[in-house]
Amino acid sequence: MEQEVQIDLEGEIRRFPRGVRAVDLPDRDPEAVAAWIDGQVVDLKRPITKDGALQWLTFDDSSGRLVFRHSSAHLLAQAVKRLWPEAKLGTGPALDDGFYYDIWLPSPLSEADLARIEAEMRRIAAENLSIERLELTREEANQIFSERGEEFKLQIVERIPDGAVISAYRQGDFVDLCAGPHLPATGLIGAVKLTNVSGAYWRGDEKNPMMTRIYGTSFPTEDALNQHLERVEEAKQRDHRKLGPQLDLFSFKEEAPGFTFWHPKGYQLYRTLEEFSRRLQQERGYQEVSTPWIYRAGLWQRSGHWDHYRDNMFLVEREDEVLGVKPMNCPGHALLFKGDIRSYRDLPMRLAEYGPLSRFERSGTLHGLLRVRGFHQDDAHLFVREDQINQEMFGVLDLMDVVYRAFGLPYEVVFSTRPDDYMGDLALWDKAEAELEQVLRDRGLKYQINPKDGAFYGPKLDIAAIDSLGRRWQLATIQLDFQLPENLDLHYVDSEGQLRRPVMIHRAIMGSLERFIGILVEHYGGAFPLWLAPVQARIIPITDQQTSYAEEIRRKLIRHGIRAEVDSRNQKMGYKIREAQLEKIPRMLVVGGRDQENHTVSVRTREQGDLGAKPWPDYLHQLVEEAEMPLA
RNA sequence: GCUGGCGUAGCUCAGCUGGUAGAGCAACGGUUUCGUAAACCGUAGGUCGUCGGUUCAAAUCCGACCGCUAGCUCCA
Repeated sequence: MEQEVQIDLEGEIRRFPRGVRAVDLPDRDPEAVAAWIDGQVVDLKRPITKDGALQWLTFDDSSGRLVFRHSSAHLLAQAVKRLWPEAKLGTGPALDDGFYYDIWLPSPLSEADLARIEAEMRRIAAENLSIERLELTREEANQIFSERGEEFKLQIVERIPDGAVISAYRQGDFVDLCAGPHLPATGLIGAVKLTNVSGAYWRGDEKNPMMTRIYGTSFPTEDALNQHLERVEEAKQRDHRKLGPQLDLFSFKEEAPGFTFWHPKGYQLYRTLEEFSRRLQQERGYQEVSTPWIYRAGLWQRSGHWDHYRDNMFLVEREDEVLGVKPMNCPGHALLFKGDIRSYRDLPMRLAEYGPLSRFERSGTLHGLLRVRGFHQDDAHLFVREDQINQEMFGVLDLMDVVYRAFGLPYEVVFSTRPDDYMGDLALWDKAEAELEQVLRDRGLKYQINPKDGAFYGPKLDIAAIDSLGRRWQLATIQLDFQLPENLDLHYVDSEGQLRRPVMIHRAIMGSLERFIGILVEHYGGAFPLWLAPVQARIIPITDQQTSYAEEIRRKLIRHGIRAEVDSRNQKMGYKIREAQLEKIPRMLVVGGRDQENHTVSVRTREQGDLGAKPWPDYLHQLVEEAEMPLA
């Protein structure tokens, strides 16, 4: 057996004694936190026994960062164990921008405790304890963790299959069961911050004990940590729950948890979106309807909602009868479809509705506009012949593309296929799935497949949009449904005079308008593009000599469909500009004596500032053009 | 729903270990009539989330409830 290994270090092949550790190699990157050796992230202290290429991983590599954060989680656990020896450790993984550890504690933690733990973590980091990997037999592992009273760790050991390596990492007197890899020593963790505490069930199961989950983040230096904290603060400023009330768009009141109060400006925004959707859909042959929002339980029983969705419905009881408030429009649209004899020539029939929907969401899950109990969708149901599925799906995907491009939202498609508990005819499923894939290919869309994640009534496409902060939001959903037409006995007459079953396509593009607005507020940071802005132009007279001229301009703008208002308050121009800017109004039209005389407006835009005086009627027409909806 | 945290004027927040509330901004009134991000003076505004308890005395301590929030769970 050879006594040496060949290691490819940045293209240079060098020989070292077998079992050499990366940490001992010459020219080691001083910032390295781990190494990448032949496709595997390993500890710097792991003996190298095979030839291969080695790359240093630092905090700037995502896999290096995960190692760093994972070791930070151990640091947290060690600190907690020092302060509360009776604490029992659960699991503590690294996250994208930090880490957490689930720990069972005898009593709840307070904010002050977090500071204490943080201080202890800094102390341990300063001690610069060496982190060592141990490989254990099952017996050794059981012994170590039962001695320490780590019952949760014992449960994890139990689940490790025979033959797998059981490893643990030791730093000082602290040992944690862990696959690794880890930093070579605690001293590399230069800055830590514990951010919040919450509860989490052991293994995520409500029946298991509740652990305390402590979240934190860590960086090599204080500077990097501070930068990160600033970014978090910025994201917080963009939070729709903060911006919404600040921009006077909407509010929530404790008298109606989960339902939105739309203020005038927010409702304007809402109506603009609805109108945008309406116009796009009208062009594409959709017909808008309005259907009842409360139905007798019998309908929900026939539609299948009673069995599958009742817990999420608001139910009312009157005259010894139970009625359900609709959580979705499909049964209503199906009833409307069924109300007449339909010919194959009537199909596809595309019914759209923006009416109110309500779903009972558990109190703990409500979250601003993103998770509400009362909402409205840009909803539609297409009743189609089997031979029209392809063409209609194509049309829906086309519409979706127009909508998302209008908001500058790139998107990803996930195709969910037949689940195990599917209903209906297997051959029809196969055919539908094949057609959906064909449509995706026809449109040249890249997509991921989520096997067995479809609805029980049909396969579906879920579309996730990526916002300006890089976050993914599941928005549109397009679902084929073979089941509801069956359950509600829908049919049409084909060219031979035979009764046939239509297929239903459920689809929403923006999804819930409430949720979509919440996302848009954060996507734009409240600075909506001109066509969406609730107030598009604010007219700012410099002195009260110009109020009538300002008023005349406002009337013209309004007549041309521009949402404009005059700030006639007794304040200096600079003050009014500042307020308009803070309210993120896209255009400010300053009118002073000179403007009145020359028949101009002095234009200031939210982004570019002062553009100087523009001849008046000309600017009106320019603005009208700039404010057009992006319909194509 | 479960576990933690939070709840003081419209908003942002102060109010130490109990002695019945304070600032800035906003609002309102007046003065000022002003050219691209905050003029000046004044006034008013709160049963401290709700209910109950401890206490001579509760924004402050305790309990329950409501709401929000971080998560967990759920999600046709």
